[in-house]
Amino acid sequence: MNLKSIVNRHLVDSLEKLNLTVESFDLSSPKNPKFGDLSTNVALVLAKQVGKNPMEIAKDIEKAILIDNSIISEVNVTPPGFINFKISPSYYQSVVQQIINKDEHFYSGKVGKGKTANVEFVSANPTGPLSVGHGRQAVIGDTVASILQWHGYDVTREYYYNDGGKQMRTLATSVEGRYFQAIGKDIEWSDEFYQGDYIKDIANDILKEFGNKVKAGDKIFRKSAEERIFSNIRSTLENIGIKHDIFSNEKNFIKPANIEKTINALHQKDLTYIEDGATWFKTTSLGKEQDRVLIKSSGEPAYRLPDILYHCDKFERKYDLLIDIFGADHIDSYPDVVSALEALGYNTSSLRVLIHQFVTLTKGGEKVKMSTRKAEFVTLDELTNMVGKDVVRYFFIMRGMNTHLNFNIELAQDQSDNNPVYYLQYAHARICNIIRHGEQQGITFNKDFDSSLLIKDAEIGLLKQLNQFPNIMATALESLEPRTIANYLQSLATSFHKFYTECHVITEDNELSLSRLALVLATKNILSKGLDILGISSPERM
RNA sequence: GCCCCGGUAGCUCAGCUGGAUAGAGCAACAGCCUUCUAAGCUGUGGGCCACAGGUUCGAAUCCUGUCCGGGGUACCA
Repeated sequence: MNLKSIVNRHLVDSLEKLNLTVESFDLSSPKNPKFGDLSTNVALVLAKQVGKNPMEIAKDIEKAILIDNSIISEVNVTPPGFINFKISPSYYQSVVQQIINKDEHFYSGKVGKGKTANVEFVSANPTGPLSVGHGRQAVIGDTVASILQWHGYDVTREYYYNDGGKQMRTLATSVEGRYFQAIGKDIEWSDEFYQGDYIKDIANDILKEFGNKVKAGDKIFRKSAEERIFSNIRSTLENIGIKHDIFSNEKNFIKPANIEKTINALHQKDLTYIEDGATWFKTTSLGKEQDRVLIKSSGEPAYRLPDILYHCDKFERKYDLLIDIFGADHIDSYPDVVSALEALGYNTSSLRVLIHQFVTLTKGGEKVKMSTRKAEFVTLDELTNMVGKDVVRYFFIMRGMNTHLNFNIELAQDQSDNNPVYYLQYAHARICNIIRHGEQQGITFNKDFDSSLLIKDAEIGLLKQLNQFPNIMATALESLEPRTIANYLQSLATSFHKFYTECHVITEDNELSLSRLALVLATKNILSKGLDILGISSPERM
């Protein structure tokens, strides 16, 4: 049971004694330590209801609270009517035992037990290497999935791609053009083609593998391009520790019968009409500015339709929770997809759409426009090679997903020495070093340590941070914002480094050494667990 | 035009489901290694939380408006 709910219970009990009822109030740790460890505004909230001075109410509640010395050591009231609780050190000291004894509370959540979740992310079509922009989505998606797993969800990481459209045809034509150039034919090269050198590489590979007799329009151009690019994408993702469980292709569910069924269903709700040969989705009747095309006059589905069908498919797979990670370019279209799904009778409350803002790249103070077709981008692989997986991952989640991430390329290269990720990893490496040092001195961990010896400020401070971990995970689940964890690990590392400077672990005092060793081990567990969720390694040495 | 995001220390940003004296890193300056890794720690300086109203006992946080910056906005996906 966590600290907050214990104190909360005491508080609610005393409110009952006083015949006071209140809908909601806040109980949280105040910024200023002089107000104790936990603080509540109940009295302030009640003041209006009861029509009394908040200070008086607070005093009444204070008197009514039963003090349980093993947990609450002191209660006091401060103006304008806050009730503050001081938690006794013995509670915090017990945290070490809980962590060392693998108390579940610190290692997993219950919310998702027995439930399934699907996280869809990246979902870039195989037209070129993944860019830095895709990288942000990849890391956010993977980390969100890990957060769900911590809470017990059975998570499927899914990658959706759609290779039926114009982009893929252009890709094939581009490869074909490069192929014929390579065998010396004079080909008219269009600006519309994909410009990157990887197109030439693919063409050269086709030349090597199939010789110079391949005819124009052969399926091999497109097939090779898709295969090679996809395997490249997979290895790019693998380089930053990401593996999808399912790659779903639109071909599996975009079948004429499916399309017809869906269009008919929407038509029955009077949500479609035909104009200029195209089938339109009447989004204006759902409050949007303009209607959107579902099927182009050419008969080809426009992108909203495959998205709708794909989501129907996911809903049919009966996940308890569906999460889509999209870039800001989807901000206009996803509400249409959701509306369509609702119109089709799906309960969209299990769907959460996370929109992240784009990464703006600057190079030499100039903005770099990112276009796959023009090959103007820094690839995710290039970035990973420059700064390493851990830094890439940390960089992408240390800022909130809905802020624009300004990525300065020079800085990223430069940063390798004073990057915040090293601060976290360094804390872990230091702990490992303490453990090694202890072993050399013949001091190793023993279950019979006495945690009541941990009384210095730096020790209690570290214990308080450790105690926060489950709360942080709960917050992360609610917000699905990986940054929450990154910020927490920063402050955990700060508490540890402070402890490290102020308290020697391996000392002549055997008892004390054992207690501190236990504290340090508990810190190691939580730190590496947190880093693990972020997909960042916990080095033993640095 | 419409939509989304942002405006907090010199720089990069935390804090934003309202709480008491607004935080961290970098940069500047001053200290700390004869005992577990100085990629660390301690201290100093630095702020009208863009602006103006509103709600509230209480606003960086919520609401409205204004200004500035970034991005999105096809019968491309």
